[in-house]
Amino acid sequence: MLAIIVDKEQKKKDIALGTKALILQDGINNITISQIAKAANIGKGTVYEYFKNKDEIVFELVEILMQEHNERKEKQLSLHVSTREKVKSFFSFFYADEDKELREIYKQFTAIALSSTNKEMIAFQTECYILYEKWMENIIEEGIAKDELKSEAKELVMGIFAFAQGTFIMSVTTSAIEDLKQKIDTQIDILFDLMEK
Amino acid sequence: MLAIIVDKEQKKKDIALGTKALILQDGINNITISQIAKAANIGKGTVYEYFKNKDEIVFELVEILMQEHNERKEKQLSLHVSTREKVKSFFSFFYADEDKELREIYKQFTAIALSSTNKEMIAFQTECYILYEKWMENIIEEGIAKDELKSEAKELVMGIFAFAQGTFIMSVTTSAIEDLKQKIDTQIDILFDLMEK
DNA sequence: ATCATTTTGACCGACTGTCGTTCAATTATT
DNA sequence: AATAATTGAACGACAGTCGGTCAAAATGAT
Repeated sequence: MLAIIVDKEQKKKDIALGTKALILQDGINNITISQIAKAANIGKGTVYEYFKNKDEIVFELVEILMQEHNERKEKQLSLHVSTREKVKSFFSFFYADEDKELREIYKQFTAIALSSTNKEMIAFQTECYILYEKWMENIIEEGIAKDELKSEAKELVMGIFAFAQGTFIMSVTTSAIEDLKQKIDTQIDILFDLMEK
Repeated sequence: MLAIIVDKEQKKKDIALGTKALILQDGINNITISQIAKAANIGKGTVYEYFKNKDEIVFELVEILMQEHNERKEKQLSLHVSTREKVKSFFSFFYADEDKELREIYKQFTAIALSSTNKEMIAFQTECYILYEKWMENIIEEGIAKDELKSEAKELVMGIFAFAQGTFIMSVTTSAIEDLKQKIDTQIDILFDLMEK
């Protein structure tokens, strides 16, 4: 019973990870199921034992990579002391080299999610937003508790997170943004100058 | 020489607008070229005289609707007096009923743009960002000139605009956000409380 | 001016190739 | 023997192509 279920989940992950390189290189829209099957060393039909369609593979992949990322990031955040540095670290996802792959996958996933009505995808997006908003909330509240920040700062959590989302979309849809790290840091610095006591 | 001379640009617009209802209702991914041709009262082959592929139709549509929107919005903005109200008016795109159709089309366009390498699409996105950032910049600078805002506010223009983008993405990809107008207004109010002298 | 001829662009839908998806047959596992 | 997993051949849908038709406009002859 359980053993089989675990195996299925694991195999699903294996297939997704097996096609990661291909998806990163060409984008899910530019590769075929046959290519995917070949990359994962399985038959074409087997793909459909584990995924309802192509898009689901990207979904699985983003879930895997996101989880890994979150674990890494959680540790990373705890290393910083000042609230400002924590926020900056939080935003490093948008430019850090180590997150390059996840950014590309997340970009492709966003494109899919925007034109899909899949309940689970929407639920996943919602979960992510809630998680990150919670993180941000904790960071800001800690700053307020340490008397670093004004109490109004707490209300800006949603705004700060929306800023993050928007920055991401802008950075991946245009070539207009150079030196993203610099720009993000400036925004955080100015905002903190306003929020700090 | 030329035989029948049709205004190609105009016809392109006519076709795009002729399929607007269909695209709004079912989404570009769920309709066929044949349906599009039928909706626009032309033959299937003719579609390809004006568009390279399906996605280009959404692109044309977003360009048309965006231009109309910008003209409307520019007038709207000039009606407001206070900087805060202007910013709020700027953001009303994300929840106003009159912009509902454009939001849906823009959502579909974003999905396309995220997985496309089409130069013109990227250029269009960039243009939009630049235009809106400029609007925001003018609003904020006016506020500073009127001595309503601290001078640091100017540096936050990019951040405010990124916030707008992110808010949009979050609102269209999840069901998590209720009462969007309320939430946006709160963010603006808190931020202005910090930015005002 | 009138008419015949030629040229050209607009338009079209049958056709083709591709590819996502299904399914009956086969192989592996318990 | 029964059940589960795997497979690739076959299917069907559809995007995009292409050869051909048509009517308007240009040209030219009378």
